[in-house]
Amino acid sequence: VRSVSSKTKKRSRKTQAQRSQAMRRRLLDAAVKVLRRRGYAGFRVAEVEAAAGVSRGAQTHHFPTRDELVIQTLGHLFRNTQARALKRAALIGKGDDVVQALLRDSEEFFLGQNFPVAFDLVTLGGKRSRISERVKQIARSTRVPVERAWIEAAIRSGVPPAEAEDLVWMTINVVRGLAVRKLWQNDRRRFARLLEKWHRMARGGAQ
Amino acid sequence: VRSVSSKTKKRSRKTQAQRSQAMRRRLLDAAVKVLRRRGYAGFRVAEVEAAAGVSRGAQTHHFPTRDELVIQTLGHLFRNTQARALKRAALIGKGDDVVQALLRDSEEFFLGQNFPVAFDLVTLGGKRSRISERVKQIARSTRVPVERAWIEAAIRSGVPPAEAEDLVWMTINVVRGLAVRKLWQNDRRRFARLLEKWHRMARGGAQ
Amino acid sequence: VRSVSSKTKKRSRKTQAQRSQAMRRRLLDAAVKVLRRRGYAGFRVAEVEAAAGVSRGAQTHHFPTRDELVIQTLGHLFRNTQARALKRAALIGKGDDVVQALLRDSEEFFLGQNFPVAFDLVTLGGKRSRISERVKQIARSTRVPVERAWIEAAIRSGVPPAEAEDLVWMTINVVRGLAVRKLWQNDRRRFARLLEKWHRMARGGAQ
Amino acid sequence: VRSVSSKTKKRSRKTQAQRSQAMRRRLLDAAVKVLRRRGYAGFRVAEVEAAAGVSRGAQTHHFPTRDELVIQTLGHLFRNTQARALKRAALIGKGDDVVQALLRDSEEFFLGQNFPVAFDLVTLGGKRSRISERVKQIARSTRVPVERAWIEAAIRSGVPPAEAEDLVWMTINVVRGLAVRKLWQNDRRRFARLLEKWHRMARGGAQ
DNA sequence: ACCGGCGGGACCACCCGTTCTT
DNA sequence: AAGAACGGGTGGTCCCGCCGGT
Repeated sequence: VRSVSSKTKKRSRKTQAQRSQAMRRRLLDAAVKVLRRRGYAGFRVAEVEAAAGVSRGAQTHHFPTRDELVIQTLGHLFRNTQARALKRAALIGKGDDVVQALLRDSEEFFLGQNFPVAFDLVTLGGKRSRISERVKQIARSTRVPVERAWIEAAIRSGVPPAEAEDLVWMTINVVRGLAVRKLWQNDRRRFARLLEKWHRMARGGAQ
Repeated sequence: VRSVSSKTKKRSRKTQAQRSQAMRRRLLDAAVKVLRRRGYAGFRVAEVEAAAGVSRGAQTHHFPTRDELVIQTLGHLFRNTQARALKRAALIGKGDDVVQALLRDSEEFFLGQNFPVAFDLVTLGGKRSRISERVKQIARSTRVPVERAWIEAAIRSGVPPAEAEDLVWMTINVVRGLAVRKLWQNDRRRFARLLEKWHRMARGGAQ
Repeated sequence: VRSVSSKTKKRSRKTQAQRSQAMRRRLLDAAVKVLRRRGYAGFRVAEVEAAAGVSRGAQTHHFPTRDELVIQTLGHLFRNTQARALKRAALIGKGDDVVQALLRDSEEFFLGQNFPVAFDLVTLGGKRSRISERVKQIARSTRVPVERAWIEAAIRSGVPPAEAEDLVWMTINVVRGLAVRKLWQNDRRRFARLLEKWHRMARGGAQ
Repeated sequence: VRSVSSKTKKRSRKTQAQRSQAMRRRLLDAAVKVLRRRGYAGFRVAEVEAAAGVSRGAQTHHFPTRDELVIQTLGHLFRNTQARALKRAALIGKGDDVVQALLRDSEEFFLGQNFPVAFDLVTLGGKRSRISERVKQIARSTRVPVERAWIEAAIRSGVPPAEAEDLVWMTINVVRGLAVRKLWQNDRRRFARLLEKWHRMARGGAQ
C-alpha cells in the first residue's frame, strides 16, 4: 500500500506485528461468523480455521483455547457496537428526539445479528463459569458506558434529569424484550407497531 | 395408545406403567437441573443419569437420544408454566388490575429459573436446526395460548378490546426485556422500580 | 465352559462379568507388549487397542485414562512375577542352596523382559508425580513380600538369622545391578561369571 | 579445534563465539533440569526454553531437534562425570584402599541426580531406536574408560591383576543395584550398611 | 545470532448410541 | 425394563519444526 524506497526488500511491506494483527482480525471475523451460524454449542475451532483460511497452529498461537477465542470474539463484537452507539449518542443535542435515536440504535444492536451471539454466551453457566464470568464482565463494561452516554444525551435534549435514566432504561428494555420474542417469532409489523407505541408513550410521558 | 385386551394382567401392568412414569419423571426433573446448571452446550446425558440415580440403559430406554431428552424436558417445563398462567388469567374478572396480575405471572416465568433454559435452547441455530425448530414450535404452542388468555382477561377486566392486545404484549415485553438484562446484571431494586413505573403508565394509558 | 441346559440360549455361554474380565485381560496383555516395545514415552493407547483388537470405546470403558491403563498393566505384571517368586521361595527347605535359587529367580525377573518396563515407569517424575507415586507403591507392595519370603527361606535353609537379611538383599542387589548394565551392554558370559563369583562368595560368607 | 586464520576479526569473533557458547551452556543446564523433573517422556522443549530464559528461535538454532538437544544434554552430563572419575582413579597409588575410593565415586554417580536421567534415556526402545542407539554409545564411550582406569588403579594399589577386573566390576555393580532400589525406596542406613558389608567382603577376598 | 509467527500431525479423552445380558 | 459392555466419531490441545523477519 505505501511505497517502499528500497528495491531489495520490496516484498517485506508488512512487519511481523502487522501480519500478526491481520491474522488475529481474520480469525476474529471468522469466529463471529461461526458463532452466528452455530452458536456456542456448535462452535468448532476447526470451522473457524477453515473460514479464516488459517492453520491450526496459527489459531492456537493467537488464541490458545477455544474459550479464549470465543471471549475475544465477543469483545471484538462489543467494542464495535459500543463505538457506534457512543458516536450516535454524542450527536444528540437540545430539542432532538432522543427516544427515536435510541430506538434506532437499540434496534440495530438487539434486533441485529450480534445480539443472539451475545445472548447465547451470557446464558452459559455452571462448569463453564469461567467463561460465563468474563462474558458478563464484557457485557457490563461495554453496555454501561453506552447507557450513561444516552442518559446524558437525553438530558442534553431536554429531558428532565430525574426522568432521563428511567426513560433510557425503559426504551432499551422494550427493544430488548422484542429481541427475545424474535427468537421464536419474528413479526416485524407488530414489532414496529409496538415500538411506535412506546415512542408515543415515552414522548408523552417525558413532556 | 395401545389397547389393553387382557384383564388378568391389569394389575401387574399398571405397576409397570407407574414405575415407568416415575422413572420418566425423575429423568425429566434431573434433566431440568442439568440444563439449568450447564446449558445446552454443557448438557451431558451422563450427568442427567447421575442426577437421577438411573443407569445408562434406563435413560436410553425412555429417551433414545440426547436431543429427544432435551426436547421432552423443555415440553415438561413449558407445560407446567402454561398451566399456571392459564389458571391465573382465568381468575381475572371485571375491574381487576390485569396489568398487575400479568406482571406477577410474567415475572415468575421470565425472571425465574426456567426462562434461561428456554432461552438457551431457542438460540440454537445452524447445524442443530432440527432441535431448534422443535423448540420454537414448543414455545409457540405454549406461549400463544397464554397470551390469548391474558388478552381475554384484559378485556373482561374492562380494557377496551382495541387496546388489550397491545397492552398485554407490551407488559409481557417489558418483563422479557428485564429477563435479558438480568443475565449480566441483577439489580432487583431497579427492576422493581421499572416494573412499577410501567404499571403506572399502563394504567394511565388504559384508563 | 459350563453346560447350559436351555437350547435357546446356546450362544450365551459367557456372563457379562466373564466377557469383561476377558477383555481386560486382552487389553492388559496388549499393553504389556506395547510397553516393552515402546516404553512409557512411546506408549500409545491406539497401539494397545490395535494389538488387542479392541475398540477405542471398550478401552476407555475399562481404563478411563492412559495412565490408568499403564498402572494397571504394571500391577498385572508384578502380580504374576510375585506369584512365581513366592512359589519358588516356598520350595526352599533345610540344606537347600538358597543363594542359587534366589539368583535364578532374580535373573528371571531382573534380566527378563518385565524389568525394563518397571524400571521405565519408576523413573517417571515431576508432573507425572501421580503415576509415579502409584508405581512406587506397586513396586513396594509386591517386592517387599518377595524379599521377606526369601529371607524366611534362607533361614529355613540354615542361614543364621542375623545374616539372612543381608544375604538376600545383597544377592538380589547384585542381579539388579547387572540388569542396569545390560541396558547398554549385554555381555552374558561376563554376567554369568560375576553371578557365579557372587554365589561362591555368598556361600563362603554364609558358611 | 578449528584454526583461526584472521587476526583482525579475532576479537569480534571471539565475542560471538563466547556468546554462543554461553547460550549453549544455559540451554544444556536448563535441559538437565527439565530431564530431571520430567524425564524423557515429559521433556518439552518449551520448558527448556522457559527455564533457560531463551527464545524458541535461539533454541532451534543451537539444537535443531528435540532429540538432538536431549543427546547433547546427556553427553554434557556424562563428560563431567567421566572427568571427575578419571581424576579420582588417577590418585590411587600403592597400598591405597581402592574399593573405598571406587565406592565413593560410584555412589556419587549412581546415587546422585544424574543417573536417573541416564537410566531413563537408556530404556528408550522401539520407535525411538535412533536416540536409543546414540544414548547407549555415549554410555559405553564414557563408562568403559572409567572402568579401565579403576582397574588399573586397583592393580597399582596392589590387587592381583587377575582379580582386579572382577573386583571393580562387582563393586560398581553393587552400587548400581542400589541405585535401582533407591528409585522406589530410599533407605539410606541400609544402603550404607550394605556398602560397608561389601567393602569388608571385597577387602577380605582381595587380600 | 536470534526471534516468533505459522503449519500441521498426533493423541487422548469425551460422549453418544448400539448391542448384548439378565 | 434395566443394566453394562462395546463401538467409534469427533474435537481440542499439545508440541515440534520450519522459515521469514530483525
